Amino acid sequence: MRIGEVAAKAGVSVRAMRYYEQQNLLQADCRLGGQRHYADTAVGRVRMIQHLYAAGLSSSTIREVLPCVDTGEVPPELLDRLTAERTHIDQRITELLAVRARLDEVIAAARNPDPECHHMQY
Amino acid sequence: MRIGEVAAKAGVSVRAMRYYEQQNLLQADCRLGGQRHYADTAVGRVRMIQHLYAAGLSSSTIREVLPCVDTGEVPPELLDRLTAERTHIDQRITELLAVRARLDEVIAAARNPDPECHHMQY
DNA sequence: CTTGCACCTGACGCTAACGTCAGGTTTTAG
DNA sequence: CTAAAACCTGACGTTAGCGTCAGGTGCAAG
Repeated sequence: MRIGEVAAKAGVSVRAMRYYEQQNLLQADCRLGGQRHYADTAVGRVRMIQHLYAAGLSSSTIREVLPCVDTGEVPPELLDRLTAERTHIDQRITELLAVRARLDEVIAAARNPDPECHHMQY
Repeated sequence: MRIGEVAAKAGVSVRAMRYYEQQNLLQADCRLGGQRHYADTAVGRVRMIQHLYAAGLSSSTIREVLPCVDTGEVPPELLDRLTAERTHIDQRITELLAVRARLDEVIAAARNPDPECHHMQY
């Protein structure tokens, strides 16, 4: 597969894939006439990269994490980093849940206008 | 209170507060000799703004949402927007949960090296 | 052969949420 | 009164994850 096909299947832009390569998150299997060629597994890998980005991880963090996800081998020095990242994600989840609850209150109030509503002080 | 005190109590920079004002998220109660003065409630408001930013909302979205949180009154046209935003947040939560679970697998594997481990294909 | 599409490598543009510096004013402490 | 803080208004810098354009190449079809 060439880059366009992989990009389409994974739902990203060609530009994004070249960017991932620059960031050392992804390598083409080979180059034929200057053009990148990929195995089928690349599609899944690109999707995984997207998920990690969506989770708020930076390129450099993803660069560290990906090999572990691939091989299952985790150098112990990375364990702390991963645990820290997990904690960070946990915090973001908690914040998101709080904001969602907030939004739900507002939405509920909008649907069911309550004249005696006692609004919270933030 | 002047800007520095509010910023310190809310845990943000002075620059950030001036930025919030530019974005119409926050107004000073008055100006004395060109300097901004705030009521105590400003601290909570700034924290709320931070939470919304942390939830991934943009300045313009926050600008729409904040008055509703304040007053509890929601113009019906905003309801769709809020619901959409809620859906979006839901998606991000789901993604974060997935990534966290992924991280947990890797961490568990690292702590408990399993020679017969069958790694998932992403 | 040539048309046309997909691909290539730079390289500059963009947005958001501030950081930071310059140059000047106001408030506060001694 | 005076010097140090704290504040003010621009305005330019920064970072990340791409978008997009320019100018040139490779591959399949007619």
